[in-house]
Amino acid sequence: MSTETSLPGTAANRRRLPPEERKRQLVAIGLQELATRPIHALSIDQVAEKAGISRGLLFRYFPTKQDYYVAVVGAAARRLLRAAKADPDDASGEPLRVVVRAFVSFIDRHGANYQSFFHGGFGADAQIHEIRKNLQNTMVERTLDATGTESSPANRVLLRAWWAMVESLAIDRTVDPVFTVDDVVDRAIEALPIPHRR
Amino acid sequence: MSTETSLPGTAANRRRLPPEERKRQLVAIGLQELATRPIHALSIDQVAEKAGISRGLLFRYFPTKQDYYVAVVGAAARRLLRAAKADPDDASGEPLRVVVRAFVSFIDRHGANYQSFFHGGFGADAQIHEIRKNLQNTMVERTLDATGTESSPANRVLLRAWWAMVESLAIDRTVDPVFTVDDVVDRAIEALPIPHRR
DNA sequence: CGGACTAACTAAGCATTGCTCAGTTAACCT
DNA sequence: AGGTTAACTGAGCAATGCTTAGTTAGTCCG
Repeated sequence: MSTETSLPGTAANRRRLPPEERKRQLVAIGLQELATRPIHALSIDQVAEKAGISRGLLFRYFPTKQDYYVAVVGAAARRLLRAAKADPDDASGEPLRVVVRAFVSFIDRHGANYQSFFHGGFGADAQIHEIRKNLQNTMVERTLDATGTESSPANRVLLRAWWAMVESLAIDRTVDPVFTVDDVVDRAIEALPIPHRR
Repeated sequence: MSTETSLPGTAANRRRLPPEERKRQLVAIGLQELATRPIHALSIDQVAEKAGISRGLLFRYFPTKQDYYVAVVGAAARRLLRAAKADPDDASGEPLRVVVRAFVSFIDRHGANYQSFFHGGFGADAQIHEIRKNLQNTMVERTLDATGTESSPANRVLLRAWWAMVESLAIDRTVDPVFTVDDVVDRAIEALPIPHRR
């Protein structure tokens, strides 16, 4: 593990990293730490210590704790979007099912962490809101593509609501799995509120 | 307004309130302030100043900022639950429609504030989570009652998801009203994922 | 090789904020 | 009037977000 706890380099074991790598290291630490606790319970000092650097340096890369948090949540969102997409090599002829299945099973794997990032702290904040909105819109886009539906404002609103439903089903499953993943996928597709081809 | 800004009672204009009244005053201030900004942007000092008391006193009633926040969100939840219920005098024979309509129009009236409280900060926190869970479960309960549906675990999961959908539709409406409130109510009822009597 | 330049990095320190506690004083009871 | 209770203050502590003057690792050029 490259994220062991260590004191800031006391003139001896100091390591100098290229900015991009350091940034990635810090975001990785955030991804790990924020999975199990809200942002207000994670201090800059703790992150710096985990990274083995001083507080000051962290502020060089992320001028504000908020900026750091946004970077971490953004990374989490990118992970989700990378996982929850239709496999381009898939030839099942059911692209919608593939997307939904990928989404539900991502939440299934990442369970509680998912909520930490996307229903966690700083929620009323503009930048975090932006990330969530982008996430929703991308999923709506994919659904429109997968079903060959016209991209009207009404359809988009309906699909955002539908994804909220799918998300709820998936999250509930991680707490008390009354349905299987396949059940959830089936019911979700049945409940699609817009006309779609088979 | 009883919540004007004033200095702590400097031995002269100090007012002594019974605990319940003071608590209510402080929660009322929170309800007002947290409607427009997240919790981390509201300091205890600011609340104390608005109330015209010292910091110390606030901690007498709410031993922790978190406790204060929980009290405020709890009050907001109670408001919502009081508003989003079927009128007992209603004789329309459509109790479900009445509940949904009340819920949607509550969000419509309180727009952005709704999100501040129920998708706002401290989200990963156990106590806040508890409030949200209670809110959801109560709405599910009311739906079961209104539709005369059996209270199975499966039905409860489905209804929680359905409410998430309704919530999404209602919130989207406050941003860009592509549907009318009645549209939302109609579509919501159509999309009910469980068998129900008319 | 070595001197100079860049920028990654540290550490001391400031202001704010959550929280504590010893003491003050308003209000009520007899 | 005196005494008791508890609402209330204010000084102060520790932690935390953030700033900045200065240090040092790494590289480039002669």
